[in-house]
Amino acid sequence: MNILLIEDDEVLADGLTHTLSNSGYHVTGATTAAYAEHLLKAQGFDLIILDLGLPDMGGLQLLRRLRSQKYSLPIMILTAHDDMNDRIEGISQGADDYMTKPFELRELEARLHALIRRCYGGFSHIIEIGGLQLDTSNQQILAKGELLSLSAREFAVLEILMMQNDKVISKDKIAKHLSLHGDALADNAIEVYIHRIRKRIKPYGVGIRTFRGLGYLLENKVDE
Amino acid sequence: MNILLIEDDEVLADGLTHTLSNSGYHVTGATTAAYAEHLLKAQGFDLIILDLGLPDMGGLQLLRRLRSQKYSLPIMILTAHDDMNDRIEGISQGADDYMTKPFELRELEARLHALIRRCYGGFSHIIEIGGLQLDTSNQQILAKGELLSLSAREFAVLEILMMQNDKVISKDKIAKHLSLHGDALADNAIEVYIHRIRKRIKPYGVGIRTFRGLGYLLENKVDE
DNA sequence: TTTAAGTTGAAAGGTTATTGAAAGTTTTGA
DNA sequence: TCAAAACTTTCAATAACCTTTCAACTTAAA
Repeated sequence: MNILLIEDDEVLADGLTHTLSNSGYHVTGATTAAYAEHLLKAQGFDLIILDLGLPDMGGLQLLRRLRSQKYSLPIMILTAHDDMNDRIEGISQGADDYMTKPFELRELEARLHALIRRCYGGFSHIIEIGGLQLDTSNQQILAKGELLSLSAREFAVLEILMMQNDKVISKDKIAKHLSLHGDALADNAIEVYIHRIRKRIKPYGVGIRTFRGLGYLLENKVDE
Repeated sequence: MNILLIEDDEVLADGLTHTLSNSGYHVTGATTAAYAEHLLKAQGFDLIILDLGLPDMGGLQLLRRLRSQKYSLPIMILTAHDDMNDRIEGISQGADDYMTKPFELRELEARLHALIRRCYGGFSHIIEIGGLQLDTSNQQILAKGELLSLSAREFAVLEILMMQNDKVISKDKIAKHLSLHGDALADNAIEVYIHRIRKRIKPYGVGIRTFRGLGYLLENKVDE
């Protein structure tokens, strides 16, 4: 799970990054709206935490732009208490949530989990396909109850396939989800990971179907 | 879904292209009216986004020419706020829609979806014929709930037949829909694809009817 | 610090599905 | 009945994908 944290307060950013990393999320920080936008184009994120009180006031503009460019990923907004009044009403709609500063990290994390659940997992924080379970709050994949030990990259690939359930995921999307510095990954590398994951998940009745020229789809191979 | 974007502002064009590509559309850009017209002759588009404020003021002329010729495809018009007054009234009729700059991409996209729906589909983003469902937002075709695995070309042919529902589609149109670089495709190749698709969709109670000398029509074969 | 073990992705070769031309057959309508 | 149009099958070239191997790199252990 890749989180983009757009926050100029270094202390707060550090704390958040530390906390969320501990929960297994991968956090990328941006201190300005401009840089955040740059990152968004280059990489694949699953969630954004956006502080509206950026120095250049680009926060709100960025938010509007994000909303408009059907980046359909969930956005958690942070805002100072006295700025909040009329803004929030218009802002907090759809899948988003917001918190007013100061807040407790604990609560933020709980709300983040809820947000992720709503957007990706339906009811629960566990996304289940066949014998596999993606635990979105602990960032683990369980196979029949046992923890599946995957490398970081393998995990990331399987994760995006599980999160975007029932959708064909292109190699391009996978590459963006993996590459954390915009340096594209050759198609072949993706194929290698698909191959490795296939070997790993085969025993659990889950398979990856190829859509030639389009991408890959995770599917349950045993009838329920 | 092929969209022709006629826009000279590079930044705006980039943003639009990026957004729409993410939604699964295929966007081709043109910065002048003349080039746009050239593209229109060579390729098959399903929708045009036209900025009237082109530098040479060819936008309006192009629009008139499109109207007078029987390009019946929907046109989304972009116009600067102060240019809009008396012009738009005469312009926005039929299947078209327009937006005044500045606008939010999000709203534009929503309107685009609405336009596409109005012109090609019913209410939802799923166009349904017999047992087949074209999911325009995920670019997938479902047959009785199952994802139909078609090759890229087969998908494109079936897509245009489903989108132009209840209309006879000529081979020429299909060829243009496929070839995104003007290199024509022999009639026979189309026939081959029609043949392949017929075999694929037969089990789902959907057929392709031939109109000799005119083209093909997708139809539901089971009475409802 | 050194060693060991695991991870990563480029390279290369093998495999399979897709594509569209070719050519023969069938259908259609004048 | 005849020619044009459409249907169908076959097939070689190609593009996409799979698989294995290996060297560089990272991380963990000794």
